[in-house]
Amino acid sequence: MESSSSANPPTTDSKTEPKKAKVADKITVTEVAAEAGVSISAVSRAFNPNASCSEKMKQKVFAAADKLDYRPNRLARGLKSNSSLIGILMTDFENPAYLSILDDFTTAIQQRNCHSLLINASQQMSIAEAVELVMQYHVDGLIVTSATLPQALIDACQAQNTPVVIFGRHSAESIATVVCSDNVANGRMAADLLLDAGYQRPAFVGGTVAASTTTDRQRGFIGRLIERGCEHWFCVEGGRHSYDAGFDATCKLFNSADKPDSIFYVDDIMACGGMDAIRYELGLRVPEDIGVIGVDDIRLAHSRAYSLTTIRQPFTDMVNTTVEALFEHIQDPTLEARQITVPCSLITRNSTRAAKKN
Amino acid sequence: MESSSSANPPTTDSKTEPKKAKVADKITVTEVAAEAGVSISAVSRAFNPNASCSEKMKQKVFAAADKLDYRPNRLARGLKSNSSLIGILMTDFENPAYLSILDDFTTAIQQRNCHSLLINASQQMSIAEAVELVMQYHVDGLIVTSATLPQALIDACQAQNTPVVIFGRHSAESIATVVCSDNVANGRMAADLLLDAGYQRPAFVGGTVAASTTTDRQRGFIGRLIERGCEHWFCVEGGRHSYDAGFDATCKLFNSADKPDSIFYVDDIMACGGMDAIRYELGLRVPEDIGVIGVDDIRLAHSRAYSLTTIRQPFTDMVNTTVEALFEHIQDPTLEARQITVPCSLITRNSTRAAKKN
DNA sequence: CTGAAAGCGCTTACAG
DNA sequence: CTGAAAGCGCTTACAG
Repeated sequence: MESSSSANPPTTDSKTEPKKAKVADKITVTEVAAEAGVSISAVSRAFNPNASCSEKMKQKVFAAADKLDYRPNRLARGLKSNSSLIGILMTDFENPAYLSILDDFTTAIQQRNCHSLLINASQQMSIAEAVELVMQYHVDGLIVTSATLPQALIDACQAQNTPVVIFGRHSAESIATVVCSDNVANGRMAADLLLDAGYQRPAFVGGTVAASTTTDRQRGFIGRLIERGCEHWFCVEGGRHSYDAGFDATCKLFNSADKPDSIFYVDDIMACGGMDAIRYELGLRVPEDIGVIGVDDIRLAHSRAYSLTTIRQPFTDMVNTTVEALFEHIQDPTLEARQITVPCSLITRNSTRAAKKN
Repeated sequence: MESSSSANPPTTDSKTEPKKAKVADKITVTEVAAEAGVSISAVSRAFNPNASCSEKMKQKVFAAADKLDYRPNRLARGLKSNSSLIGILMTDFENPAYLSILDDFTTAIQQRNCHSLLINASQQMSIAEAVELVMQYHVDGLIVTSATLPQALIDACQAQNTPVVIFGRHSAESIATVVCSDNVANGRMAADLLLDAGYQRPAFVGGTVAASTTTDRQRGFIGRLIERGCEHWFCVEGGRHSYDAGFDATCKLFNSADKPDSIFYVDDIMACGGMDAIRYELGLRVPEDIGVIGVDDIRLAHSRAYSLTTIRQPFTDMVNTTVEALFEHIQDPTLEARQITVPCSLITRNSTRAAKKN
């Protein structure tokens, strides 16, 4: 008998001696089940919203879990059910717009009790590697904010039934759900604003080559210029989406004898770089000599130093719509891909002349 | 015998009939092992760098894996070995510096074949919730870039032996490894520059209340002013790290009869907001009327619109050092916490007057 | 509603 | 170097 193994009567000393340093790690369902005096299945169910479990059982389990400081292991959970991980593929780390976009994305994802695996596809990492990654972690869904669409990635996801939603890009060839603004319309809006203000020799400055944002906005812009009888226009590509790219492209634009009198930049950060080139490098005035309009409405656009006329993309709404759509696809894998277009609005500030009365 | 089961002689037709749609999903070690004709242990070893496995075996396994388009499941792997997930805790989504910092972090982490779980602790999410998260995904390590140090999180990580490295903040109370610049020295540097240029009534504009960056830079700055006999100085706090916070704090500073003649901002984005307040709201000239200096050297600091004198933090180096240190801690859990201080350099641009000859 | 048992896809001592 | 087997921590039919 156990009680006879001790020659001395129990004292308080024997009770207060350290319990083998109480190795706190490795609290799993097993420990919680033991503590609560229930089965491990019951513990699992208590932590699973849509599993049948009595209130009384939950009480017992949670009490034990709290006492033991238990946290379910998401990795183990992900093995049978979903990982609660959402992949965010990003390439545009130079455009400050993406910092607030990322803020919005992570917030929306966390509100749904999921978490963000941020994949940087801007540098060394090839799309093929990104595919590996997303697949290996069995993300529940993928958000693509890449400037150029990684079709291989999207195909791979769909082959594995991983829903993907594309943010901010049009995609005719892809069968994934897309949330973006009508970039052709945005281009037309810019053309109208410049022409209405009396500018006569507009230029377009693009970003990433072959990105749909650049091609669509350019198409809308130039198309509308021609429609309204403006035959004298310019085009140049910055290649990237940064202040410096905008600055350099602008200098290039003014490098020939034939110069523009207004510029539509594919985004605000390039427009800021461009404005500085115009004002400080070329010594011209904005908006008197040169009118400037961008797209996005980043924080800097309403700074006093730039006060940039721009076409506002409602990023927070777009992000929420994107996340919403992604979770719908996760819930119902049979849902068909759709194209969600959000409306943009013109924000007139001081980088363009006021429209002429007609 | 199988061949007798068919009444008709085999034709090409029977060979080309669809193989039950070839359900491609669920390729696991088992399938690869079968295809390669080896054990599943062998497959596992082939994919594990530090496991003994012959070249010949690897060839066989990889051939089979390629054929089947197999990808190891990181979630399952994480159950026994490490998750290859690194948590990045971030709060500062208004300061553009953090976009390039994030670019650098994700790049460095991906180069080490790990991936980034981005945790947004800026809004609704309490530190307690962040703790849950990090623990639940069993991240191999955690990087904290939070303005104020979430001591509870750090304690929780250490209780579970999860290494954590703190980026950009000093921390006397914490026992975690820290990578930051010498913020007190930075404050002194700013004070010297302003005094040397002949400014006599310097002000300090802080950011997040109680953040070590603000308190340390302020301490160094004011301390040095006093040391050099400057008795007339000002202090104000912006509360956040944004253009608008800098703008508003500056207006407040000039709201009384007693006004400063130069301002040291806790970071560049606030300095930009401040410069615009000075130039466009208050109608004063920079640097003639008011000298301005910031910290960070963000992209905007060297724009022509701001041309901001600043104290450059070598972010890319700091990030790489942080990731390096984190992986050292992961490799060797017995490693002691250390404080790594990186040197900053003064970048003189046009927002301050040139130093007076003495 | 609850428990026993099998299984998720991998890794890792343990023998050979 | 290789294979059989146990185990990582959870979930989920299947009975009761």
